[in-house]
Amino acid sequence: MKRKTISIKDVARESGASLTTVSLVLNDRDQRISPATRQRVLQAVDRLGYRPNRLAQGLQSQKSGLIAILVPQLRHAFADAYFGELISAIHDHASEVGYKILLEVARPEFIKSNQHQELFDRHFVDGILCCGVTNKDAYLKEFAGAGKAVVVVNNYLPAFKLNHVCCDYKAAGRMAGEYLLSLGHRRIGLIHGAHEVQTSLDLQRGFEEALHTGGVKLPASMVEDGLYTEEGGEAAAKRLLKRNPGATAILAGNDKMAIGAITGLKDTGHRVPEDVSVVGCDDMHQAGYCDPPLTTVHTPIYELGKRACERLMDLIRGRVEIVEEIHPVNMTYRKSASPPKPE
Amino acid sequence: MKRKTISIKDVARESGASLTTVSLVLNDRDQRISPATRQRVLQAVDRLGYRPNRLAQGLQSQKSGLIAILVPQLRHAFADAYFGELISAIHDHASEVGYKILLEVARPEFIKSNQHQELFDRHFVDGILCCGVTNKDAYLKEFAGAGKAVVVVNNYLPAFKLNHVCCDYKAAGRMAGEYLLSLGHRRIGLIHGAHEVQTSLDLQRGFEEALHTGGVKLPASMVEDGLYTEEGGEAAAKRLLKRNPGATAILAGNDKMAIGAITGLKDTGHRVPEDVSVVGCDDMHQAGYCDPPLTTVHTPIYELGKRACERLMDLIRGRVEIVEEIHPVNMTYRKSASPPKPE
DNA sequence: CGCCTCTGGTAAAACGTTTTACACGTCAAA
DNA sequence: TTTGACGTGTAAAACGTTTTACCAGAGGCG
Repeated sequence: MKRKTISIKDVARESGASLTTVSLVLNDRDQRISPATRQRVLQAVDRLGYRPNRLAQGLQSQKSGLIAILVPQLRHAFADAYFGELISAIHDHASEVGYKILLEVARPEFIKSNQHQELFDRHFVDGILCCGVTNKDAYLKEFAGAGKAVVVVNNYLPAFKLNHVCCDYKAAGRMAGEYLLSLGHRRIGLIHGAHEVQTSLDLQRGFEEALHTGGVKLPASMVEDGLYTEEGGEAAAKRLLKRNPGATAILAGNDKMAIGAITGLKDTGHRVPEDVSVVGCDDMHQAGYCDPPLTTVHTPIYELGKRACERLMDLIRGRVEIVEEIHPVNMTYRKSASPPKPE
Repeated sequence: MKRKTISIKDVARESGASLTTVSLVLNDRDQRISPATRQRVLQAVDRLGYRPNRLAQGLQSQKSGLIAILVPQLRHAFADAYFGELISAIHDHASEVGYKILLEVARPEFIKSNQHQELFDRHFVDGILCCGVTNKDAYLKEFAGAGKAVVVVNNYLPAFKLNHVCCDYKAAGRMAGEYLLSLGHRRIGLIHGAHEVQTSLDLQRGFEEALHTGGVKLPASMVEDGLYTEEGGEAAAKRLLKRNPGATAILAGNDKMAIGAITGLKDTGHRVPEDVSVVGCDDMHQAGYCDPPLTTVHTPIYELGKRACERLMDLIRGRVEIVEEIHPVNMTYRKSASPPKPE
C-alpha cells in the first residue's frame, strides 16, 4: 500500500480539467477560471488530499522558501538566552510569512569548505541571517556589497559594507555612563565582552565619551574582559576590584557578565549595590530575577530579530538593495545600581 | 552583471561532453567514462564554479536532504541547556552525513493546520526528530506505525507505537533510590517534572520500586511537581520541606529542578548536603559548577541526540523499519548527597 | 565474412510545478 | 457576413537534475 505521491496531474485527471487550470486555480493566478471549474478542481484537491511539491515549485520559481540562521560555534550557542531569543524571534516571523528556517553553525570546516556560499549556489536557501559575528569573520566579505540576501543581526563589520540591523550600542554605553555619573559615581569600571566584536567596542566608546564629558576617566586598569559569560564576568569583577579597591560602579557588556560580576562581588564581600553598583546590558528575562534585580540597558533583542527577518525578506523580494538599521535602546531601572555610599 | 545561474548544461557545452556524461562524472556513477573525458569535465566544472542545484536534484531523487527538528513551544526552548545539547548533537551528526536541519516549533497553530504532515507531503524534509514530546501530543499518532521516518528523542508514548531512542529513566530512578538508601536515608522526597511526560513517570516508578525494595515508602506528601524549571524546583523543595520537616533527601527529575531545589533549601536554612541531600538527573554542564556540585544521574543526552539522528537516517534509507532504543544511564557522584546526619 | 561483445558515449524521459502562447467558441459591433 | 474582442480553457516549454535505453565503432572469434 505504498501511497504514491499525488501530483497535480492526478488532480487534473480527477477533476476533468487540465494541468494548467488546476495550477491557475491553486495559485489564484487569474480570474478567468469559471466558478464551476474552480469548484470542481478544489473538490478534487480535497478528495485526493493533494499538496504541492515544494521541490518542484522551488525549481520552477528559483526560490527555496528557506532562510538560514548562521550561529557561531560557541560552547553552547543553542543553550544561550541571547541566541535563543534571536532564534525564537526569527522563527516566529519567518513562519508568519511562510518561510522555514535552516540552522547552520559557522564552524571552521563549514566555512573552509565554502558551504556558506553553497547555501546560495546550490539553492538551499533564499537568504541568510548571521548571528553573533565578530570582526574576525573574514568570510563575511564574500557577502559584502549589494545583491546578496544576507543580513548581519545585531552587529556589523566596519571593514565590509554588509547589510545589518543592530542596536545602538554606542548609545547604550553612553546612557549607562550618564546614569552612573548622575548617581554620583566617579570611580567606574567596565567589563566588556570581546574586543573583536564591534558592538562591544561601540559600547565602550559610548561609555568613555559619557564619562569623559562628565570629567571622569576610564583608565585601562578599570577595563576587563568578561568573555560574554557568567564565569568570565565573575572573574573580571574580582580582578577589577582587586586592582581598584575604590571602584564603586561597574558596567558590564551583557547581562550574563553582569550577573557573574554580582556573584563575584558578593563572593569577595562587596554588597550590591551598597558598595558597588552594577549595570548590565541586554535586559534578558533573567535580569529581572537575579538578586538584586539588574539595572540594565534594554536592547530589544526579540524585536531586532524580527526586524532582521523582515528586512531579509525585503532583500529577497528585491524590494530593497541595502539594509542598515540602528535601533534605539533605553535603560531599565531595577535595584543593582544606587548612589555610592558617602565616604 | 547578473550572474546567471550555471547549470550542468553549461558544463556540458564548456567541456564538449554531453549532459549525461557530466552527470555521470559528477556522481561517479559508472566507470565507463574515460579518464580523458572525466578530466575535461572536472576542469570545466572548476572553471565555471558549477554547483548542482539541490532543488533539481531533490525533485529527481525525491529526497530533500533535510530533516526537521520539532521542539515544543516552551518559554525559552531555544535557550535551554537540555534542548541545546540535543540540537547540537543532531546538527553535528546530520552535517556529517550531508544532511541539513530545519527548525520547527510545535505550536498549536502549526499542528492544527497540519503543517507537521505537510513537512512530508510537500517534500520539505525526509525525516523528523521530535524533541520534548508529552503524552498529550496526540498529533504524534499520525506518525505511528511503520513507514514514517519519525523518531521521538528521549521519550516515548505508551499509547502509540512510535520510533524512539530514549534513556532508561526507570533505571535512573532506581539507581538514585538505591544510592540514597545506601547512604542511610529513610525519609526521601521526589520532585518530578510533569506527569504528562512518560519518562518522568518512569523515573518515579523506578524510584518507588527501589525505595519499596528497601522497605521505604514514597507517600504522596513527599512528591511535588517542579515543572522542569529552576523556579519550579525551588518552590517544590520549599513545599516539600514545609510538609515534611524530617525529610533528609530529595531526588529531582532533572538538574535544573535540582539546582532550584538547592537554592530553595539554602534559602530556608537547610544545608546541602548536611541537612538535606539532593540528587539530580541529566548531568548537564552546569551540574558540575553549582554549589555544592551536583550528584546526579548521568543521561547521555549528546550521545542520544546523535543516535537518534543515526537511526533516523536508517529509517530514511529504508535500512530499518522500526527503531526502539533504550540507553543505559549511570550515577555521577559529586558533593550534593551524603549520609543523613545522625539523630 | 558475419556475429558478438565490449567501450565510451549520447538522446530522451522523468521528476512536479508554473507560465507563456495559443485555440476555440460566442457575441457584439461594423 | 466579417471582424474583432472577450471568456474559458489547454498544450507545451521551462526549471536542472538523474537515469534508462540506445547507438556507433572496435576488436575478438568461429
